[in-house]
Amino acid sequence: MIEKQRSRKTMASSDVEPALQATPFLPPIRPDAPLLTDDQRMQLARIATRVRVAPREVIYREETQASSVFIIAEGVVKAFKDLPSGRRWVTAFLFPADVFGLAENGRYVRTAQAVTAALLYRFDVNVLIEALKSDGDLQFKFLCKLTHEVREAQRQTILIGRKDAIGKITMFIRQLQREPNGPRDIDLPMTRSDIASYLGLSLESVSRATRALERRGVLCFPNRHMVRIIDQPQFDRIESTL
Amino acid sequence: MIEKQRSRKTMASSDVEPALQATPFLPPIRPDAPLLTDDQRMQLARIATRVRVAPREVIYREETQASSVFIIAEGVVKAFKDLPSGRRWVTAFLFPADVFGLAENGRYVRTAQAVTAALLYRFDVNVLIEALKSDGDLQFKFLCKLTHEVREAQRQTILIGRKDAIGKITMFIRQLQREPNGPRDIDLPMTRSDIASYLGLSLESVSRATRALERRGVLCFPNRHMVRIIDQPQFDRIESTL
DNA sequence: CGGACTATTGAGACTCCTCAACTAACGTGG
DNA sequence: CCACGTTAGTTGAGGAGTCTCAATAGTCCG
Repeated sequence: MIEKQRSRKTMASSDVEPALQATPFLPPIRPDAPLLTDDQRMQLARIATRVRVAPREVIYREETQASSVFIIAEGVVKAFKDLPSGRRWVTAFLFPADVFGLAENGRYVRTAQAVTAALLYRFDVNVLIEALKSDGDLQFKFLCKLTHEVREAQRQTILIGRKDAIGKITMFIRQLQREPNGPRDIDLPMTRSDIASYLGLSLESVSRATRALERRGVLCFPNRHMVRIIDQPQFDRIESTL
Repeated sequence: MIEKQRSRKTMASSDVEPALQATPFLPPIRPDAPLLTDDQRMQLARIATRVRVAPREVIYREETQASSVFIIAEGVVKAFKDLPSGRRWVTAFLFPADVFGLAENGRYVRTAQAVTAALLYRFDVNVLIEALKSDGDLQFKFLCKLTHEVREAQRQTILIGRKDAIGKITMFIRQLQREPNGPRDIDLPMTRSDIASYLGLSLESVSRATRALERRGVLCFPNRHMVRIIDQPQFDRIESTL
């Protein structure tokens, strides 16, 4: 399963150079504009270190000194905080072309851990900043990426804000589907517990909600790490019924 | 009340030129570093239009063409979406030095409305972008501001994710307090309904929670738009008990 | 001083959470 | 290759908390 996924990701991103995707926050640029130029990819590749991580490998821990920023080339990473209560709060799942490792006051805010085997580009923060300052155009692409991140975070907030477990699950799956009419079959590389602590639900509620959707014939799970949408209209209805 | 607040805000920001505040995402810079230089303030002031808005005035509506970005000089603004169900989802309260109006695919995602009388700096998106591209240092400050926004958004997600109304309220008030040991007296320029739809609670739950905190002697409300923290230790305990 | 909006309080329904027992899948070593 | 142990996921019963609906009190503004 992981193998399959990795190969898919490899095809999607351009194999060697770092990728950055974001929709811009201004009208005149087309939706997929802020892709890096070849030159910029090369430049980033020069200052980056390629890092391979195994599933479950911790990339960095919260509270530790933050000296690197990462961009994902392949694989899936999760970011989480461990709360005093012992609970684990998953704040994000990160996919190829996502940036992570932005620190607060020089320290990482969350722990980053690989969900699947992953290939990362690692940047020294200071070197990256120099590169950004000297190439305004490149920096602008980071800016666009970050505005995109802001919106993503807000989308997640809407998701978390829903009270009904079934609605949360459908929104979550929709998020993984990426495009509005994406593939019917969707990978779920993370565990149910991960999903639960991402959605602010108990593991049991996730289980009950997924089974309910299955019973209703909205979707099915060929296996634990894959979901198939059977009845897209009903799925859409549930998702957008707030 | 509004008058009082306005004068306070006027003193806080530097009266004429746009302000931008954000903590940087790298170690070597001190926490309050990315304040604008005088030159940069001047430059921004040159390309900005000062706009005064009255309480309740709509600054822009969701779905409309997005041609401007705003920075707040004085006052409070809320951003919200109207959901199909007729519900109103308040996604953010915006304060002096906050940036808003970042669009998605050329359209505003939410409606922005003044909560109090406010003074805004309005930038034409294209002009602003030119300014950013030609001044890498200025752009970098925007970058820092946006990373800060991302973290804020994530903080809000945590807030929304809490299930207990009392915890949400305390976190919300803490957020308004800004600094960990900020003033005991805090303005609440927005209505209870606004708070409710920001926190993902019903108006009634907000009311019950605030009264409960009052009854416990944790805080009191000299009037509707002001809260005073009485028992800070207990307040902190409730806030951080997740 | 009235009218409209905002906020408080109560009663009952609903949903999710916790605890607990059970089943399924995985992978590790014999 | 199979058996076993561990982890992941499912299902049930009871309890906690918020939501809704409805009625009441308070506040602001003309």
